[in-house]
Amino acid sequence: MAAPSTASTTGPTAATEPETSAQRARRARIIQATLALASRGGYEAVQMREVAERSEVALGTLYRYFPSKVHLLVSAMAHELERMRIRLQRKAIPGETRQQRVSYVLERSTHSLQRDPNLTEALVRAMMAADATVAQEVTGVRNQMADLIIQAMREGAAPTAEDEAYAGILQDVWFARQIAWLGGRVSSEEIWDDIEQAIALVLRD
Amino acid sequence: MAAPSTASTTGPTAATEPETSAQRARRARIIQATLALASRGGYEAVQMREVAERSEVALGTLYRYFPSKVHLLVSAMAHELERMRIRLQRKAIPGETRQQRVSYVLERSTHSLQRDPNLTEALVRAMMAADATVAQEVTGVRNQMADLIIQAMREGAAPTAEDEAYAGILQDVWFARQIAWLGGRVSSEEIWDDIEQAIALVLRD
DNA sequence: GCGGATACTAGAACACGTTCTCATCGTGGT
DNA sequence: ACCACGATGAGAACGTGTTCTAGTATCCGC
Repeated sequence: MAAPSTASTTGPTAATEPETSAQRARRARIIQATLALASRGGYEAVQMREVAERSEVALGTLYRYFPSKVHLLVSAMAHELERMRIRLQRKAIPGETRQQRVSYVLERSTHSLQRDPNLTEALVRAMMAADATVAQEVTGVRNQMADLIIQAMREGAAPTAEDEAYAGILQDVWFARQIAWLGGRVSSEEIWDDIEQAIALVLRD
Repeated sequence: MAAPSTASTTGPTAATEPETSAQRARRARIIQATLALASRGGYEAVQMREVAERSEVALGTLYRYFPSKVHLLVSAMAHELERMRIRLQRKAIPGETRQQRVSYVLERSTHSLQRDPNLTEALVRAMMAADATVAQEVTGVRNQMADLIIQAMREGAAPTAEDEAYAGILQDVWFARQIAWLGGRVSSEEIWDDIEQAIALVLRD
């Protein structure tokens, strides 16, 4: 399990390509513009020309930093997850049992995302649209989510292989339910019921 | 807007707008062309102009029958699942336990699809890209898959609400693992291991 | 058979992701 | 200070999903 410390949100080549401060600033502006547009109108509102204009870089430069719209949005999701991880780490996870703690973490994360449905739609859609060229970024996001879940299950103790498998399955269900919601087939309340049911089922003793 | 766009293609929910035989033939040609192109080059090879040309209909007509590329591919998936259901129904599902029977059905289905990876990529990608306008078709596909699983669990007896929830979770994992495979993050062998693990976990007694 | 509605054809037109071209800028080595 | 070179800016160009237009064919009630 890779450390999610690669919060740089991108690094197509090397994780530590030396960047000038101007370059770090450009990257940050791009991510911010992306999040703003996604929040306003979802996946389709994140238009590459518009992102470039808002972040004050040329279109070609945008593509140098993020080789596709999907790379861009998956990187933005890594950025958001990192914020969420920091926020969750401020206080201990409440709950007596594994189920309760995992429920708490996933519910917090889910609700935090559902509060901005357009943003969620954009990020989840990108995760699902990712092909092999985005494997590295997608793996980063999945590792971040898995860390959240495993930490809730184990409270810091070393996770077993079984734990990691459980976290994977729960993540699969989580993403699939988001898709069902995007597809207009279930409401956001039903999503949560389904996820909680899956937690109870997977983590029953 | 009174087009035959119910995209019935097949299946129980066919509201069966009356179609002339020429129209049925057009619809069939379109689906066949779609499957052929998908099989040859996956999602990106299914180009609407090419589908129209091969099925000998005008582009506008193609869009009257299937209002988007995603509608088209999801309908094609319903068509393929229907074929699979008929094939599976020919003989009884082997296996002593629920797990064994569900494993059998999902393995058969998965392998049958993995034999044509390009086609699978096209169909799964479309399912994931579906938005609310395709909800009806997607629900049709999910119901077909759920029926397959529930039948394997119950061997014809009436399913309980719990059974349906289990089938939903297994389907979620199934689709999520296909996505992981499309994303180049796991091999097709690993997919199957993961799915079987989920079956064992969800259906343990 | 006739007339009006609906379906179909052929093709142009449009939108947005992506690629390409070329001029300019900034920087590190000499 | 200068040069070489990669990074950036500005914008044209291309491909494919989708929409639109105008003319033609087909069907259905009379």
